[in-house]
Amino acid sequence: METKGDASQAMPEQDGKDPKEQSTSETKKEKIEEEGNIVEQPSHVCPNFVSDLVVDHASRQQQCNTSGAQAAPPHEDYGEDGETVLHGPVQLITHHGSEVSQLHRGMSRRCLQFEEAQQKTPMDGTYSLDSAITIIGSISSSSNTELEILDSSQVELPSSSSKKQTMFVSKPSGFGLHLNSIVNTLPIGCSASEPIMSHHSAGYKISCSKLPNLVERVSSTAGDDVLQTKASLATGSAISESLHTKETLNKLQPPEHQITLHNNRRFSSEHADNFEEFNQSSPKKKRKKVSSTDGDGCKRCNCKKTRCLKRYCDCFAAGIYCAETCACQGCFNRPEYEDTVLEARQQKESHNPLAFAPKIVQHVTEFHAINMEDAGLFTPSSGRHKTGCNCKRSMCVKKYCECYQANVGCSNACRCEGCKNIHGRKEEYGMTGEIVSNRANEERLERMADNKFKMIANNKFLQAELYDPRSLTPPTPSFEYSSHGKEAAKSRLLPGRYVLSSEPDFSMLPSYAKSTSSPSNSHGNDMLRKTSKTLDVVSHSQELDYNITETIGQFSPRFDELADFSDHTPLPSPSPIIMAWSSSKTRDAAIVSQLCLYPGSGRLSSGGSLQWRSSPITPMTRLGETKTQALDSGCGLYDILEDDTPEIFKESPTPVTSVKASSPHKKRVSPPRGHFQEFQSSSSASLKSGRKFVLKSVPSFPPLTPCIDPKDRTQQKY
DNA sequence: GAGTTTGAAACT
DNA sequence: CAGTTTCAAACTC
Repeated sequence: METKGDASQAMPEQDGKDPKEQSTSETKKEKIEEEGNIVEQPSHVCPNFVSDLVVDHASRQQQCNTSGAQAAPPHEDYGEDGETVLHGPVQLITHHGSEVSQLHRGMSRRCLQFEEAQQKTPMDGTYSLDSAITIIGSISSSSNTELEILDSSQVELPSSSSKKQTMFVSKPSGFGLHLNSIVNTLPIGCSASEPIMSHHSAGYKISCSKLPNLVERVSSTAGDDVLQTKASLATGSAISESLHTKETLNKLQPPEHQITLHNNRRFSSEHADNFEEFNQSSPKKKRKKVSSTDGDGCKRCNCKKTRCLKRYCDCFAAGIYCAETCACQGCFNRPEYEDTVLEARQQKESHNPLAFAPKIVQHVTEFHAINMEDAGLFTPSSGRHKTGCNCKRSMCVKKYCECYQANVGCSNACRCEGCKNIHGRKEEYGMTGEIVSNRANEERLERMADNKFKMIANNKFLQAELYDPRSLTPPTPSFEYSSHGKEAAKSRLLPGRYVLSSEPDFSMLPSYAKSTSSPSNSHGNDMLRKTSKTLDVVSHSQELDYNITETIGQFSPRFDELADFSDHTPLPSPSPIIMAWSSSKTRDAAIVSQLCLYPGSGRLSSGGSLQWRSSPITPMTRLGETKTQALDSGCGLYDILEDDTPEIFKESPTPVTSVKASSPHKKRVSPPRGHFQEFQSSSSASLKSGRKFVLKSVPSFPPLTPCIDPKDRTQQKY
């Protein structure tokens, strides 16, 4: 309480301070008043506060070790039920092991719970992701990749945990990153081998988070946040789906996507922070270190006037609670003031639904990026700042620039002047966009895709798989696809892999096969294993996703559809689909087993965390399995697809164009949407397929990707 | 460590 | 929606 005392003191001050933030201040007051009540539960937090801080750090560290995302679950528990909290940890333990409980503590404290988001998320497996959709929509605008990310994240979540995790995962996966998260991400102990954002994300995920997805890497930080939030439920779910979850997942997802992403980022950052905190006692020191060592990813705020209840505060913006390391004054961004924080957050969101949405989104362009990178043309980061920067004097070469800070290039969304962003100049970005803009090509691609889809559609197994929760393959695709968000990361990581495209699928399969353990997959698994061995863990996972997407695109339109959901729609449809799918997966013991069984792949680097992550990954594996199955069963299809793809390439514009299609511009471009609304997904699938092809290096569908259609998908409601 | 610069966030 | 102010991080000395 004493610590609270500080907070409480701060609160009154805050109230006085922020007449502007009356609402927030009011909320704070309420919180304060409530604190008595709240304190009781959270009180454990408060008491812990001092001690907890240490604990948190430790927990965080542990989390980091295990996985950033994992940490989130505890929050969930924390948010809703004390019991749940316990459960979350327990489950976590089951997966990861001992440290979970500790993590929970830390998580709970730091992580903000985003009740709204969670609540919003519909329980239904159906995916009433309205909120999520909205979020996605916004995100989608930024890039399909986000969708993918979301999907992937969802997938992951389901596997590992139920509800919220999906959300978290999504964020992580999502390239949409909050700058804060980005900054924070690296550090954590996760070892973010890859310091950088989305690109690194993959690596990061591997080490820290389950998903190899690039997004995760970033998200990992976000995941942390998520964990904290009530959504923590989700997080908890993520950890242990078994708990409540499906329902919670649904609820959480929509809002969570946004939140989770941020949270994830934060989470990672938090971990980093925790480390720093441990290392550094004084906030300033920490802060300096943080600032100096962004790599740590542990940023800490130094807010003087905002009480850390405005987005000026990096912590708040990231959706995480301020830590001891913070040098903030009158901070209300603490677990004790959870309500206040939530209110403030809600206010911000009510004003700007995307206020906490990841600022950085990876774009399909990443594929591009991959190809481009191979060619040495593409900018390092496929990710782009959603709203762009507005730099006037920094030339986008200093951290003043959010794009630069996020290690992403500037885009058309930027209003910067004299852009010299080393990650990609605004001008450059525009060029790619133009290419993408070529709708005619897109239409062609779509047609081709449609034809392919039809052919594929003939193969019902895919559909059945898709809708059969148990059938790992069908759902997986979506997951994979979602994981694609990671693609960006993949792309970054995988140029070479990318080359592998034709076989890489198998590489993907291994993990997948492993997870599924389906006999059919067995040989595929072998191949996969072989390939996987060669691949880095992170990259491996990414590759899988990547490959999967490709395969899916080629194989079945349905997969594409799924992918489309994730990709296109920024949100809703994909996530919902993913959710349902994921949930089913998660439910499946197989998933767990997979996790347990296959943690080994690079991802698992960090043991327990790996498992946790692995769960999320599992979806991926399934996807791979599906692919493998598809391959096995539908070799013909696969072949056909491959054959087709070449055609597509021929017809399709240059890969670059495809990239463009996927690029953020895509959204704007709004390529021809799926001819079949029914198949919006299909159309999207086409797009996805496009991506997939792109991944393979085939640009064919890129036009489709624009897909955009996320909107349509949203309408579809899955 | 203090002060300045910068651009996002918040406000009007 | 545009302009202004506020804010805290990034940066410089």
